[in-house]
Amino acid sequence: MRQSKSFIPTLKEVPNDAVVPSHILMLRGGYVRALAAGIYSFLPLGYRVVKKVCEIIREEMDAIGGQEFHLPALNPREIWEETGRVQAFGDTMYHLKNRDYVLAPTHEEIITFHARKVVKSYKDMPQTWYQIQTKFRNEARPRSGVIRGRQFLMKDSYSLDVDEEALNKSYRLHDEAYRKIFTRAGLNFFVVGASSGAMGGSGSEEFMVRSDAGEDVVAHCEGCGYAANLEVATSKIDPVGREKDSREIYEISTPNVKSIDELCAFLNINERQTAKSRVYICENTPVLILMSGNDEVNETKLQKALGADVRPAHPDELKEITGADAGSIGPVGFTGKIIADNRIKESNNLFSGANKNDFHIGGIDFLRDLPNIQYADLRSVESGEGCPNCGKPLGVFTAIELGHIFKLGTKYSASMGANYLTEEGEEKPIVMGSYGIGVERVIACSIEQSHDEYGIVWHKSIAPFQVHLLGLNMKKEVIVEASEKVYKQLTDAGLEVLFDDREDAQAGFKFKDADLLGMPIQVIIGEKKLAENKAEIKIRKSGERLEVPLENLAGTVKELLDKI
RNA sequence: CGGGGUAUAGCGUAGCCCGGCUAGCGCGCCUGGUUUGGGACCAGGAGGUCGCAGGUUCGAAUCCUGCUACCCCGACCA
Repeated sequence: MRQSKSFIPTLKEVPNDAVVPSHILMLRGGYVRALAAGIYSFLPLGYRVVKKVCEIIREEMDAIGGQEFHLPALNPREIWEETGRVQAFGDTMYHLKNRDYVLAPTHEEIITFHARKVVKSYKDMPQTWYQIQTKFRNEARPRSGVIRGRQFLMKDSYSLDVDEEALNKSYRLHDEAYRKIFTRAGLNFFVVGASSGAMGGSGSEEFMVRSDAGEDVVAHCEGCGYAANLEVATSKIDPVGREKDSREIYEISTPNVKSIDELCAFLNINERQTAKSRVYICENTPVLILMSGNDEVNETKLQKALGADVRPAHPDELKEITGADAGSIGPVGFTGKIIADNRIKESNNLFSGANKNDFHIGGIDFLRDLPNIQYADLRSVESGEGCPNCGKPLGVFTAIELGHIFKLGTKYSASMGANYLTEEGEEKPIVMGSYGIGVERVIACSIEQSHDEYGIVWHKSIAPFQVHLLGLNMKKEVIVEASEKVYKQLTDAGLEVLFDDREDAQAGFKFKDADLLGMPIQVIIGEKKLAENKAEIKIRKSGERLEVPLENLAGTVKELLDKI
């Protein structure tokens, strides 16, 4: 494609409202433009990337027997009423004003609608149906460019099976296909086994990419691949344990000592010798939580331990419940429920608040002094702690969810009456799975993972073009002639080439644009090298430069492409 | 939805506190010329309802009120 005739509006400066690298670079490179918050147009170059990603997805989905559909985005609301999801989605679902339609945020209902009409026998299964299509969600807060939009492209597939065992097979096939897809796209991803969540069903995995632009916090082990959402992640840490002799309880005057750090400094003790108290309200009843030192309470874990929602107590409630303000609260004398983190299970000689402002208590023995105490895993894993599987240090960081696979079970088939007849003539609901990939996220993650201060560094599999051919001075006849020849040679060899044939752009300008746009290979035709019948090749990723004879340039480029 | 921020030419911005503007600058754009290996130079030129609507004032980009849009943090997230 000739750049002189292409619409590639690159930007030298960073647009005011972009902050994450992928967003900045997509805008600067002329890949996308915003239409409104969370709504983006893909420009020609960007759409080429979209098509590349979709093609990889298609190939791998087809390879596991997937059949591509094209389903409507406009759906009658009543179909969504059948599963109660109009209410479940709430404000996230778009409703039309002048007809009783909704814009589909996903397609379980539509798939189930078709399945119940035609999939009537065990002989009709298994089926894997997929589509790559725009989804609409009225996100409360779109952000990070294309990463969280109100309208986005999603590949979603649905498996239809006769029973759990068959579902497991479909699920495994998707798991493998997803790994292939993300690997082919050049992504450095990892897989988090998640709880099934609001989708229902019995199992799910999330495919994640590490990124500062991510919205999920995960703990990940490079060593063995262990990965878990921070909400459920665990680690190997040393318990505080017990000292040989328990001291007596004693009260200490600790004026103006509020935090654990201040307490440690005041008493010249280690934070592991302290028990931090936090008060939560659970079903209108106060619960005292004890953590070791500065360990943070993980509210998700706490809710799981209590089996109900919690909220931190307000400051005025603290005083009423404990008789003290935050900073002086402790378990001794507390009459309500007490739960301590496993790290300080059955410990002794600990310091904590005295439930009296400006006083703390020392010598607390959980076994002796707190007969009704319970224990649970309540702390959030921190970076560097041991992996629960292999003991190597865990990394805790944010990540972007690229894909999610679910075992749905019969949630939708049962509520919508999508039943089939078994070999024995028994009527049963179809057992379903649901598998999604965020197409734009694949692109954004790729950029998040692969860029430098100059621009994007595309992985060859999803780059809009494999080669960026730069004719440096297109006012010189020799350069024009030579670069036209090279353009022909490369395209004839089946390479995808973006040819910077612009007459009015200077060399430096073209170099900057090429680095920004990020094609894996740059072929540079300049006067000096041309005198020796050579072109220069720059590998975008490494910055490496090679001088290559014009004859069989295409062959050399192909070899290089194979290597990177 | 709560908190914070921003809105001036296609992009990036100055001016706003302390009203006096005929709104300044860089990039980009147009014309002509020079240049040509890392976002060139010279000369000339076009381009603005200062987000919108009210108000205060002799006078508003600037002060006040309301609204809208966008960004960030949080809540939420099949």
